[in-house]
Amino acid sequence: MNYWLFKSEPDEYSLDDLASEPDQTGRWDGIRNYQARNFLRDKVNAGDGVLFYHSACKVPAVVGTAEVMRAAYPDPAQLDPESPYFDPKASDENPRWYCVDIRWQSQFARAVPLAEIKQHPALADMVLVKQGRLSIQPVTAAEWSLLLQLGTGAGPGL
DNA sequence: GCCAACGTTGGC
DNA sequence: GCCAACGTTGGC
Repeated sequence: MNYWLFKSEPDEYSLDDLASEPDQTGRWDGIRNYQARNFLRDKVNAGDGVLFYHSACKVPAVVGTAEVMRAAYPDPAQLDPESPYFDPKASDENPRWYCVDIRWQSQFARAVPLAEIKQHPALADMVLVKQGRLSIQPVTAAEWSLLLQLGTGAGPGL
């Protein structure tokens, strides 16, 4: 059982968008970065926990959680010429990109902003803090439970 | 909208 | 395989 942080721009796909999918389950596709792809393809398993993070918005923050329902399979968008995620170098036999299915699990009572995560001594080593641009990243069990705690409504100082 | 950090591309 | 040029991410 592993923990992850998935980034999404809420204008593109928010936690609410996931919640309104049929069965509250959506495909996490469009990942076109090799480091993120490798995590997805090799490490993300069904049952893993996901911190849902909103990026490129007014208050970047962890806003809730999701659960991985299906481990990696080839991202269909790479073969669709109409898709913005189309990749001419990918094929059925040799897919380059992968996606997973995740299901909405919870919305935090209080979103935990990046600014607060950066300030928190116990969260200073998060990949989110150290490597700003990675859209799929591992989270430790300790970071996971602390984030959940902060998200239940306890303030930063508590 | 700016810009720093980082990733990717392509010439050589 | 190096590296310059360019593109993208994402915080501020």
